[in-house]
Amino acid sequence: MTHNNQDKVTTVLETTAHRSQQDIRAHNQTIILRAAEEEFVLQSYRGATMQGIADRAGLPKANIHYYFKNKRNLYKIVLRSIIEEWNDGLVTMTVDSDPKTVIEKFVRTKLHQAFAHPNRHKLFAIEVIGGAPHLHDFMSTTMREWALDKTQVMQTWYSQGKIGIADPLQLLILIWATTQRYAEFETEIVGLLQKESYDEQDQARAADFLVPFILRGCGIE
Amino acid sequence: MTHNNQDKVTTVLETTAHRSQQDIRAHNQTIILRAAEEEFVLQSYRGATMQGIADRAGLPKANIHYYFKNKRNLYKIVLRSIIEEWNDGLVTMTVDSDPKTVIEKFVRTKLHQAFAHPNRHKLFAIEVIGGAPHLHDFMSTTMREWALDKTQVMQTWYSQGKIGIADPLQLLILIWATTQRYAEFETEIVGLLQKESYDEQDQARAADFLVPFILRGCGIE
DNA sequence: CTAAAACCTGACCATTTGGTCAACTATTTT
DNA sequence: AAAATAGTTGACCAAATGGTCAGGTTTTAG
Repeated sequence: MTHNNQDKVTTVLETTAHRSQQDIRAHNQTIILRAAEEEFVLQSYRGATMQGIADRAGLPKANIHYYFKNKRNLYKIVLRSIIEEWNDGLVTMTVDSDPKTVIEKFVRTKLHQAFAHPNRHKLFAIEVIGGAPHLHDFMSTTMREWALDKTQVMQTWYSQGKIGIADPLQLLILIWATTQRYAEFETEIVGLLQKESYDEQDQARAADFLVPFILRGCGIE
Repeated sequence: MTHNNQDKVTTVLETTAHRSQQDIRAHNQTIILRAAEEEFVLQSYRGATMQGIADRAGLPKANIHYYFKNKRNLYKIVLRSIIEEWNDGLVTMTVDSDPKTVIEKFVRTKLHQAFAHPNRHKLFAIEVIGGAPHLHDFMSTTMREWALDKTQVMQTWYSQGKIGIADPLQLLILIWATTQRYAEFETEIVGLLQKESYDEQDQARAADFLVPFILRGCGIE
């Protein structure tokens, strides 16, 4: 890509004669982070260049360094913002919850996140595939505890005869795999659907297939 | 990683006084390709360095260039070798096949491939996630035709009441997602299992869960 | 045994790229 | 209004890296 200052990101703020420094900071950090997310997904860490991010953000390269010390730091901050959203909107499940309701809600939420933020899922996937060098902490603490908690609940459901799954971790892996897939493999799936990109129906189509399929697989209904 | 010639890959061939040039070629190309596969997975295209590949192969960098013109070429050859194996051992399915048998065999084969060649699956995944810049051809021809053929067969099964899946493409996506996941997210899954790496039981554990789950999901049995 | 062909590799080069900095402008504070 | 603080940016640099090549050694062909 050639250095191009023509496609500067413009917002309402830019029309104002004076912008408060707070606004400037918030605005620039936002567009830089968005640009970085894209660049990192498309080129992955080493392939992404600060110049490329700068071009996407419509700012000079030195300005990126002004807001985010260096490349590693910028990458870490992008990753952190992804992780922080990790639990957003996820159901709380206890031994007393209704398995059918909880599983359906869980699948739908995950699917919604996948279609809403494909880039974040792609970046997360690339990290894990490459050995999760920046996510070891998160994976061995937060995530492990979360998974352990959930599998214990499902184990109880199983011993109470509420679901037909004896190995809940496998179920968790399956749900993650099937929902996140629509984000990660967007290119492939969109190609198979003979489209340019997803439309609104595609998320519904996936949900209409996945929810009953998984419930049946769990021996519910 | 520091340049290190200590961990040269040694084989029986190396003890022989004279090695035929054919052997040398075959041997070096093999270890270079294996090294490249690893390096490309771990660092992805731009992050992988020729020096890094050379170190992994235990050869001087210039030797890599002697066998494979340049980095792009080496990458393409690695990708091609992955694609060529794509159909290996996959079932033939026709409208007359027994759905249960075919689906079970398909899942087991895919699972076997995933556990046998995780790096190849990871590399393929990274390509697709990054927009499949080197795979457009393959995806829009070979793969699309393959998928179309399979979904048509399954569509017939559905209209004959043999399976309960009205949207076969979604099923295909699900089977790919769930089987390949064990390769792609090896790091995450191994971590959740509290292990260093997969053992023999893990593939069986996945199969024992997946096969009945998917058959149930398809309304078979 | 000798010439040709294939293989090997240290040294070198051009380009890319992360990062710095000094000089400048705009905003905020006193 | 002027001092201080914050934001902006072109120019520059050192390190990393893909790629080349000449001169070497080993294997093969005649």
